Amino acid sequence: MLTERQLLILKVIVDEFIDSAQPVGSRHIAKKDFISLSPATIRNEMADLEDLGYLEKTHSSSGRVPSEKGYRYYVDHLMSPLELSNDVINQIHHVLSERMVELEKVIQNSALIVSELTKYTTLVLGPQVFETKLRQLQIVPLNKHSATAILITDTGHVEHRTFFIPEDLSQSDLERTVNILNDKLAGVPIIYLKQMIETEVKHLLYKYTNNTKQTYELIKMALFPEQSANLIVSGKANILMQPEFNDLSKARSLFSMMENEEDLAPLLQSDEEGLNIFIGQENKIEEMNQCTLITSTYSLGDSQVGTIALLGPIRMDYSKAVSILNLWSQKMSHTLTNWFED
Amino acid sequence: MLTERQLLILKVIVDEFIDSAQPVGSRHIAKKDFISLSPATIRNEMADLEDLGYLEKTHSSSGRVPSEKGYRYYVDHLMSPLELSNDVINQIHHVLSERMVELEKVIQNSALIVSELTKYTTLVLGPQVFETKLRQLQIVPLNKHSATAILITDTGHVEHRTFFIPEDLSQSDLERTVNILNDKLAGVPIIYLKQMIETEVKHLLYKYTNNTKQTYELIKMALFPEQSANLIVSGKANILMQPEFNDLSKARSLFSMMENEEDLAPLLQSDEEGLNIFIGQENKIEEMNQCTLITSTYSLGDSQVGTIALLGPIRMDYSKAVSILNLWSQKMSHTLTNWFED
DNA sequence: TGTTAGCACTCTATATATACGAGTGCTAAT
DNA sequence: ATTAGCACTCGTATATATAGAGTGCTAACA
Repeated sequence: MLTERQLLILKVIVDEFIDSAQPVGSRHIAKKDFISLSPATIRNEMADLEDLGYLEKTHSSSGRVPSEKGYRYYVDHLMSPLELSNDVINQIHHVLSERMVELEKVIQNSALIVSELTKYTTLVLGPQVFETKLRQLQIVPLNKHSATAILITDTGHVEHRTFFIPEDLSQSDLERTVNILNDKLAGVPIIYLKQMIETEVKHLLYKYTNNTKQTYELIKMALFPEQSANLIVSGKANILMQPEFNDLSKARSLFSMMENEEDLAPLLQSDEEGLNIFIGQENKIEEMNQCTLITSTYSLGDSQVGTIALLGPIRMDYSKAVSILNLWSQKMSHTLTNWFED
Repeated sequence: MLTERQLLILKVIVDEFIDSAQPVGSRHIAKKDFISLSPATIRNEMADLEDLGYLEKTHSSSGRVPSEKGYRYYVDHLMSPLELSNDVINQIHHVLSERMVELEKVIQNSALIVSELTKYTTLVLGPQVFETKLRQLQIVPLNKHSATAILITDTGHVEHRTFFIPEDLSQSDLERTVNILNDKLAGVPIIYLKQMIETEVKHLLYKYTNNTKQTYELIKMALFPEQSANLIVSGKANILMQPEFNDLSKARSLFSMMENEEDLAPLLQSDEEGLNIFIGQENKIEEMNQCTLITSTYSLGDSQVGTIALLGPIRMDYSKAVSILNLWSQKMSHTLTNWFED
């Protein structure tokens, strides 16, 4: 168990290193006016903290640097919450309270603002509102061979997909099918669609259309496109500003990874509610072992509908990052509630 | 005027430098077996080429490097077209001939393939098919205050936009308006929509609806969203692989620039038909003065509908880049023609 | 007259030695 | 338990020597 004094020293070292990116020496700590210890004493404590695995040296006679274990302890127990400036609060408030018609825009603007405020890369996933209901389904024929299926939800979200019309599916069958679907499915929450089709629609199709099997397959394809996870990424270039990526090879592998946004989405899809911090090796993806990822969920009512995340160096300004994410998530949840209550 | 021998030497130097990224020395050139000159002679010629502005030295006793003027001359007169390997040809052919339903996917896959083949950043704009016709217009009410307008073209392209319903616009007026619009505008090429509304629709609105002015404004807003220029970018990380961007500050400014894709689109929207090369300072944007941009237009029938471009270092493999862009543009134009002829 | 061998010169890159300073660990004194 | 003192380590910066790649110029050559 760590003594009070060790905790204090650990905290100071992590704070200092986050700020300066330079190994922290005993003298430097001793100079702080809230520290009344000699450098020698501090050195002894630092040696102990190193033995315990919380600190590391870059070389045998260098100052100390937090280890990943040190950061972990810091974020779990030591970190002091940052009082956000009014300016920051206002900016976040503003981007979320703007009366915008489209939710997507709000998300996009949010990602932009948060990445500018933090100087880290911002990722926002969602919102996937499970209460969302199907408003209307349309199938618009384009020519003999193809048609576009359009699915509109009551949140104004539109998904569309073009498909080939099977040779032997008649125009009238198609129309009848759309009618049946709209009749039975309008107002049904998106998540129940699949189920409803099975219980309510299937037998009607059998009754009123030919080629039922084909039609049925078609519906499934048109209504359930591989959910392109709705991910927005902003501020990728910020990563290049961090001194830890002066080593180009690290930057390269990170950037290559970030090119496939599909690979990024799963990282934010953890079921964990609230705020989560993944430090260095705690990240599952190898290319991210030099980074910290902080995720924070936001919700509508009781159900979590999306995630915002920051990707930065392990030497991240945790206080600031956490405060900003918390604030945004909270306000965003609030905004969503307003949005959907009328 | 340059002599044959000078042209040969210039070409060799550019070719070599593109390949090795190292200043080219006279001895190196003399070793080529199709060169039967002594290093001394070559040195004399190189001195002349330098005086004429085609070559540069990195320091007083270094080998030669092409100047931007040298590259310009090279691409205009010297560059030998590259015979593409069957593998490359097949890959491009494949991505364009895959029977895909959605054009957007074709573009996306193309950008990916081209960036992998060239190792440069690929940008694709379009296609903006002016022949595209309005297929159907939908307005789906979401709740009391808002509705989503959906515009479907005969190419399966879908645009949608959510808007607030003015307080005093009645449900029935809205429906009537949509009916009028569909009646008069279905099948009309997108570019004539505005005009048609003025000549054919406006008077009908006055006749059959109240609040005509409001409705009219609404239509304009819903039907003519600020065309988000349809730009796909792929392979940004490739830029980091180029040795010229080992200097991080250059990479940073370039990446910052590329974050705003809106700023990038205008670069590809030149009216110039065919292939265009912008070397270093020839680029209007300052952050791109260390780069070369090659653009190539593609078309449907006689009208140019989009552009593909490569962004790489000035020391770009011009032969390869040009060959690949030409091939893609040509095949893409062909694909589009097939696409739209039925 | 065009070409080339030869040579002095320039500049870079690399290795080596040296000094400096920041920081540590240990010991002994407080 | 704390701290002053000191020897030691290591990284950084500076100066210096050396090798090598390449040039420009001059004089000789075909």
